[in-house]
Amino acid sequence: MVKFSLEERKQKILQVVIHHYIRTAKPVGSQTITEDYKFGLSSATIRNILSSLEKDGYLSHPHTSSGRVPTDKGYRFYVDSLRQLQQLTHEEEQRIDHEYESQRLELDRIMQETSRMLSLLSHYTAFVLTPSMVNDRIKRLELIPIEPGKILAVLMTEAGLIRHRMINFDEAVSVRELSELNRILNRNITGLNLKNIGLEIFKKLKEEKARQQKYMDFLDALLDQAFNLSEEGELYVEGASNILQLPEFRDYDKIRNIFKVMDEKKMLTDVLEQKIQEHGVKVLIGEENTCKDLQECSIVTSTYKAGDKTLGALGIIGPKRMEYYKMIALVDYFSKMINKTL
Amino acid sequence: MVKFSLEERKQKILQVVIHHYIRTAKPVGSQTITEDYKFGLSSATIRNILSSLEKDGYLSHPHTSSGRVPTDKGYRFYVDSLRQLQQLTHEEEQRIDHEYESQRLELDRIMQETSRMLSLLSHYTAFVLTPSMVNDRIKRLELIPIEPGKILAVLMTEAGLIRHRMINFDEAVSVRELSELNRILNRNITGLNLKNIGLEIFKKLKEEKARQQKYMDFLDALLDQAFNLSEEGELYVEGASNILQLPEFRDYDKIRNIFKVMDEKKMLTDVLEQKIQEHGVKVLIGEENTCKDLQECSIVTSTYKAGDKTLGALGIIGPKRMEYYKMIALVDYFSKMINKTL
DNA sequence: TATTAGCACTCCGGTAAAAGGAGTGCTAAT
DNA sequence: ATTAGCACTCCTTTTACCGGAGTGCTAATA
Repeated sequence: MVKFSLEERKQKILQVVIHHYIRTAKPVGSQTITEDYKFGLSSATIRNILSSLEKDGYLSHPHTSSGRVPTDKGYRFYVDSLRQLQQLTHEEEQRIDHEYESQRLELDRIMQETSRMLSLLSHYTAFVLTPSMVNDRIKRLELIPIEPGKILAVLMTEAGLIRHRMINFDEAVSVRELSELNRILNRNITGLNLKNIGLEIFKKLKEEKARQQKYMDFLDALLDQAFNLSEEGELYVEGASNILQLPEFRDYDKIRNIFKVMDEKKMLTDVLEQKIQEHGVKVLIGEENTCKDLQECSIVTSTYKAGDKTLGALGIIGPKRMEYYKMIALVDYFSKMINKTL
Repeated sequence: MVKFSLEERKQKILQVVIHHYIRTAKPVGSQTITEDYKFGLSSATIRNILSSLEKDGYLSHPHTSSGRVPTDKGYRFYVDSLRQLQQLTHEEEQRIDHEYESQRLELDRIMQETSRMLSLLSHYTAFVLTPSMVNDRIKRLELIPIEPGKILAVLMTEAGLIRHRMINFDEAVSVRELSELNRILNRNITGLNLKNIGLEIFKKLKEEKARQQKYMDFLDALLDQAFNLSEEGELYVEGASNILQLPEFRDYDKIRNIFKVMDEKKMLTDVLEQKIQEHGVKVLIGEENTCKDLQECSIVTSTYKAGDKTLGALGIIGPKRMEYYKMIALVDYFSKMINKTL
């Protein structure tokens, strides 16, 4: 019993230390705690507790005579203990709602807009990973004649992604022929998965009457030029410069590596795709993420889905001492908004 | 005659100083020049010349006892005198050529790809400003029924820009009606400027028979939802982190401002749009550009056009001590490639 | 037994002084 | 016109020193 209440006090103090550090970015000493927070304990007692917390791995020392700094484990405890009290201000929610209302539902633009808003409200770096077409199904394909030999193919997936590609096809195809082919195609390929679209199309068309050579040639061109999308989903990054303002990133070398990652979106995409199955907001603190260059940072991320299928991810990257409760709420709200719009 | 040959020597030395500074990023002293370059002059003589060049405003002194650093005026001289000897290596040209060959002509993607390549080859920050639709003309509009109440509008301009928007329209419109409307529209609006498209459409349709109320309502929705593009042309920025590597940007405060500009693309767009009329490669050194935060940098930029109309701009941002001759060649080559593809 | 006061000790950060060095500008000689 | 020589400047680096914040330990206290 006695032991337990001690433990509770220890936790309280740990929270206070981290809370303070998050605000000030300066190591927290025992005196600060006795002065700023009313524990009714002397600084000596606090010191004992701090040193005990350090032994347990929640805090650390930059050097012998400086205050305490949270470790990743410390942050982890902090985040887990604060999971419940998430909330945005009404004002913030309204601002987000309004932004989404004024949008037409066109996926790419929504993604872009989301990353912008997220960075604006978080004051950190925001990212949105768009769905990859490869795992999506065709909803509709439209072939639009532009001029002789040039046809615009517009493809829409069930998730709402839209892509267009220009196709060069030297043989003359009349408008009439094209629209017939268009009809035949849509009758057959709607609902097909985009992954092995090539094989599927030809299999389907076997039964169709329209296996004329010309059509087949055109189909070849179409597949070759329009459907060879190796797209793994694009990554929008916004507000990279935000983290430049933070005192912990005054260090040149840290910054350099972080910005490199932001630039080469590949790495970031990888980190996110690892977490894409899990749903709900996920917090990655320091070394919990696999990208070396981002281990000075924390990532708050969530996914969005249409129906039951996860489509993509979004979130923010900030310092380890971020206002987790707020960021979690923010990311959560955005992910829900996207879900609703889809 | 004597005076003239003196001048020439002075110029040679100025070039050498700048050349050296560009490579090393360190102030250049008189001794360095006598050692590294064979002028057959003593360091004292060089000193006299340097001090004269300083009086003329081409060089400056960070402090009394340090070597010389080029001023903006110095760079300007350097750039102007090197205008002629621009060339890329054959290998580089091939690399670019190959990249463009493998592209289908779809404008947005070309732009994105261009900025990526440009940053890769320059090792600086690259940007591409896409054409603004507002000054473009309609080539074709296609209305694609997706599901009841939802229609996808695909718009292509004469320059080759393609945009799509989803339109919500509650009243039922049959596929047949839609395709008729589509035909009527294309007959009337092809070639219209996108600026005042609203007025134009209604003027044109006065003469058409199809002024049924339903069509007019739909047109309203179309104009409201699809054509209210305030787009000023998008800006792709790539390789912002490249300039982090450079020694002159080790300074925290400089970096911060520069990255802010890269993030808020608005400012950058403004700088570019000022120069968009002029054609050919343009070099902006230091304070020659109007954006305060970029006055530690130089910008090499060019435009691209289809036919006789300038569509957009592209270029790179780097340190003032950049390898101008190479960058000019690079930007020039890319701009020509885009011109060719359009 | 838990808490606290007291004190020695550590180490950072800032400031000052000193040493070293690169480069200039001037003068006088060639 | 060019150059050798030299004094001078000012940056940069190193070293030394001091004050302060904070710890950890010990002994006293409730």
